[in-house]
Amino acid sequence: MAERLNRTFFSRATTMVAQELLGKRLHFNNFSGIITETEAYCGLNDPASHAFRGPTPRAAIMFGEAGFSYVYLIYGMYYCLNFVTETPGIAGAVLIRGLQLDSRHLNGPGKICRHLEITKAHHNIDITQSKNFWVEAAPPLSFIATPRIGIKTAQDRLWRYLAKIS
DNA sequence: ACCCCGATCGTA
DNA sequence: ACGATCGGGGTT
Repeated sequence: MAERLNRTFFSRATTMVAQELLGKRLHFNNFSGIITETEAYCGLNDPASHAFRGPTPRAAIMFGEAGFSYVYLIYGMYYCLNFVTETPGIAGAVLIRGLQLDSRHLNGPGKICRHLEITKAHHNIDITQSKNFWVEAAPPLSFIATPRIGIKTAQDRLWRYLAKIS
């Protein structure tokens, strides 16, 4: 069985985890695909983050232990998948925005969750332990950094990462 | 209890 | 570029 990303991998700076998740294979139930696009969301000093206002009921998980899934509903109709980063007490999460399946490329967090059928039922799962939800280890890739999508603040922070196709 | 808006998507 | 769509987060 292939090596999986462990707690140590996720318990680091959010931007670094977001960068290094590129090129890794995400396994979820019967699906698997290569992560091609991510975004870093930090805590109290990131106005675009759900954790900006502190550990509210929704954002508390971002202050918790790394390596857990954070799934939330957006626009009343789409789910978005994140993985918690940093050490307990420090908020952080990486949004998964692009996934290359064998058959097709899923661009956009809503499309990924819709296709894989990821819902609130898959929130708060320890992906360093789960049998059907994990990420496979692989070497880092080179990447491009851009502003994050769909937010109005902090456009000066280049925290969206795209795997560079060479 | 309630108001408002969003880490989106599809079509134009 | 813009409208659909609506659950629930944050505040009252």
